[in-house]
Amino acid sequence: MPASSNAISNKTISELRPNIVLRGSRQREHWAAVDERLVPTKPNPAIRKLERLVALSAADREWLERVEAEARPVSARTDLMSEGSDPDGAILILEGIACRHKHRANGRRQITAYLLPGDVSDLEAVFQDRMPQGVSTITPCRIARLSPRTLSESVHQSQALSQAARILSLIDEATYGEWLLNLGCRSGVERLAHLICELFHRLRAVGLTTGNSFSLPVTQLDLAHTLGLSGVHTNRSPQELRHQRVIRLAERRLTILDLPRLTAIAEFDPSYLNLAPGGG
Amino acid sequence: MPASSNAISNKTISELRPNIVLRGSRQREHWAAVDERLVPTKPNPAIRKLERLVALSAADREWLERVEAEARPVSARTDLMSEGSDPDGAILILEGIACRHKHRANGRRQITAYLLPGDVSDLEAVFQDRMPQGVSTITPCRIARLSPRTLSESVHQSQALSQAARILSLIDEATYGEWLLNLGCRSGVERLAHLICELFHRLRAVGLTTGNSFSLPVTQLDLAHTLGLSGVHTNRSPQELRHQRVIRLAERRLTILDLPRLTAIAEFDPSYLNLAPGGG
DNA sequence: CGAACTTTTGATATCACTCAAGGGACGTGG
DNA sequence: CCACGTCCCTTGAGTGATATCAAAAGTTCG
Repeated sequence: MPASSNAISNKTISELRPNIVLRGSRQREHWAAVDERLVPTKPNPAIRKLERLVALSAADREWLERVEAEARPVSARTDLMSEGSDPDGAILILEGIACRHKHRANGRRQITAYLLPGDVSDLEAVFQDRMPQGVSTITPCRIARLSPRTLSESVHQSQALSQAARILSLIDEATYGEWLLNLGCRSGVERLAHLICELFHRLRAVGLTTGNSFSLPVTQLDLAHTLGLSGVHTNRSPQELRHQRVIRLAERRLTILDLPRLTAIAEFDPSYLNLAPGGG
Repeated sequence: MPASSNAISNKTISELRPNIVLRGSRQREHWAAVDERLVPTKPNPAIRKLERLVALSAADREWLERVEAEARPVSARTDLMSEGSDPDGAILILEGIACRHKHRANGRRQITAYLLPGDVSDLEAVFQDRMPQGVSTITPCRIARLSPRTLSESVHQSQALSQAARILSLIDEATYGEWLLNLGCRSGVERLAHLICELFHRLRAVGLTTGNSFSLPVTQLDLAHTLGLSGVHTNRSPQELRHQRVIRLAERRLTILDLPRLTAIAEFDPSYLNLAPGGG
């Protein structure tokens, strides 16, 4: 089918300047409005998450609620911190999806972690003067900034909160290990399966799943930059899982049709996420 | 050249059972005896390392020396902690090289970090009950075990030491980020170049380099498991760097012939290692 | 309807893997 | 002392997975 060519690929633009706020945030505004919408209701997702790890005092809970009240909306594809800059506060995600990432000189980027509602990024790093990684939103988010002062005054004063911070950093470390294993040893399909499992368990822990399905408003290019694959190949991997009836992916919503199978493909063991108390 | 075949490849054995203590530690005993020998002399390498990060008190220094006195030798290819087990103490390396690693069900392994003299592994993780990663020696080592009790009594009581622990964990995190970028975005040669740069800077920081050369007593298979490449390919990558006169690798000793070139290939920026005060 | 972005598909190229074999270094045992 | 085994490094050849290039079709928004 020879055709008139007017569609010019400009993938390279987004590859070379992936985080400058210039891309269609308008288009993505609605993504967050699908289903659970990554918008947890009553319980602050951070409280929900931390309660699995430690016993929060009434004061801790109150503080977290105050923090939430001060959160502000941020549109999609916005830099919250850039690589190499001086940080101006840890980031608590209350709604939406963000990520940590690094860049190569040639513009290629690698996503090194996903930040979901209830996650905090760089609790300790804010005391340094140079962020080794950047943080950007993927979807529109609601976030709270925790200044170094706030952290020393509140988090470091509370037994439970500083204990939680230590555990969170261990979870981060364990997650990095899993991702390294993923990139170093697994095939494209296996990597994708593993990522889906991780996101599923983490989202479920903060009540953002419905049965075996959840909203997944990330582009294939985001996935590619996460899995260390090309964009095209990242298109073909899910297709294989779909044809095998393991997952369904439609309208930016992912449904796991065969969780045991998916878990087996990924060799996924959720224990590194420390979600035990409410894992089911 | 057709020849009588008696040499049978049994790589698979070492791939499938990589950490059970069965392999030629005899042969490797001498590796650690080359040149600087990964055997720092006067200043305890941990003291040396920590002094770059924080101001140690006399008591801190004394404690570190006492710890060193209790260190014991461990032969090559020995498990110090196994994946999934209950830890019985953080590990301080005083001589030799060890690594953290993870395994897949099919036996493939991924090295997730190198532990060099002066490094501590799992300072915080020992308070958990399940190690997400295993730790094994690569060469013969001298190590000290820090029990959870020791840690709460000494490290957590000292301002400087607990500050150092936080910084070390940040460095670990930054290093994981670099490795993810490595595996996700870089070619085989680039990955190797990056690893060499990292090891060079870290070893130099504890005085284990001579000019631009250092002892590198790891097998190509170790490197392969670090870089996410096959053993064969890991053989060809250094060759390329050698032919370009960037490095020299002989007798388990690596010499950097063209550091600027190597740094450029790797896009290496040592700032994530926090070695600034004595980087040169 | 057109612009921008994303997803999908096809065709080709290439990097890295696997299989296979030989060689060197070192230690072991007859 | 020499034959042999083991481990590691090296090389060659063929294959496969993934990247790259190119283009079209579907979405969403203006």
